[in-house]
Amino acid sequence: MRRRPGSAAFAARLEGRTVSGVGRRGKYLLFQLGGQEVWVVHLGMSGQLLLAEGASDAPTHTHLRAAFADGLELRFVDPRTFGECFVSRAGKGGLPELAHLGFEPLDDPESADKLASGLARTHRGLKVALLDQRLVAGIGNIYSDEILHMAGLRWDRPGSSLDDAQVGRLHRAMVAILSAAIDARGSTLADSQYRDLDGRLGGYQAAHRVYARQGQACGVCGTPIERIRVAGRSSFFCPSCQT
DNA sequence: ACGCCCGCCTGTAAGC
DNA sequence: TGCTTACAGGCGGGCG
Repeated sequence: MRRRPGSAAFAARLEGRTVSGVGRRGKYLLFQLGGQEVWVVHLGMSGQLLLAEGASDAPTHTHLRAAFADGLELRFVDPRTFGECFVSRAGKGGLPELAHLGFEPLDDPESADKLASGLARTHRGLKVALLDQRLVAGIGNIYSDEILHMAGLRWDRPGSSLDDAQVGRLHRAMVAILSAAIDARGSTLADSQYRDLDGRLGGYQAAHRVYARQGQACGVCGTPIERIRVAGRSSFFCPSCQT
């Protein structure tokens, strides 16, 4: 792994262990190893976790092959090497590497209150706020745009400028978009990089309302979708029905 | 503390 | 056809 080098030490912490459970926190995938130890995977921009027969050929850019006792093999494939794998031990506050993460948008029963209070104390734009993993964990460039469109809110609206009804709309849109995207098994873009564990393509890209749809008609009002750069990221929005 | 830019990498597509 | 440039689901560091 590029960011946390030391493959021998990493392998030694995995060898012989049993995965007793799997989980997720934000964009980090978690494999429970017992004894408070956790194998953590982040896919970055181009990472894949693929389950395959151990005897089969591994694709190029396979950085890790974890062989299981039943003959299957879990592979971490990542051409751009922006992803990472590491083993860490949870302390009282959980894993130290994940301590910066904000609330879980779907799992935290207080997510609506936490979104409201987080937005109330920032004048930053809504898109930057949604992308900030310290406020809310797990939202990236696609779903921030999708959420803001469903909520009818512009990317540059200061967080503190929202009234209660608008915060409520934003929270409901966040839950709805993320839930629908998960149900559709994620968004696979033109490069087909994103795959699930079995190598299948996601399906939510067909439902994208604005992402990569510049020039096409907004599904709500028919106005052409615009593309701009926000904080260095391509961003898509409807200039008419997002206010 | 925040906003902004850059670098980290490889692959692909578009432009000349 | 081939070379160059821009851009891509993320994140963290440095600077003003």
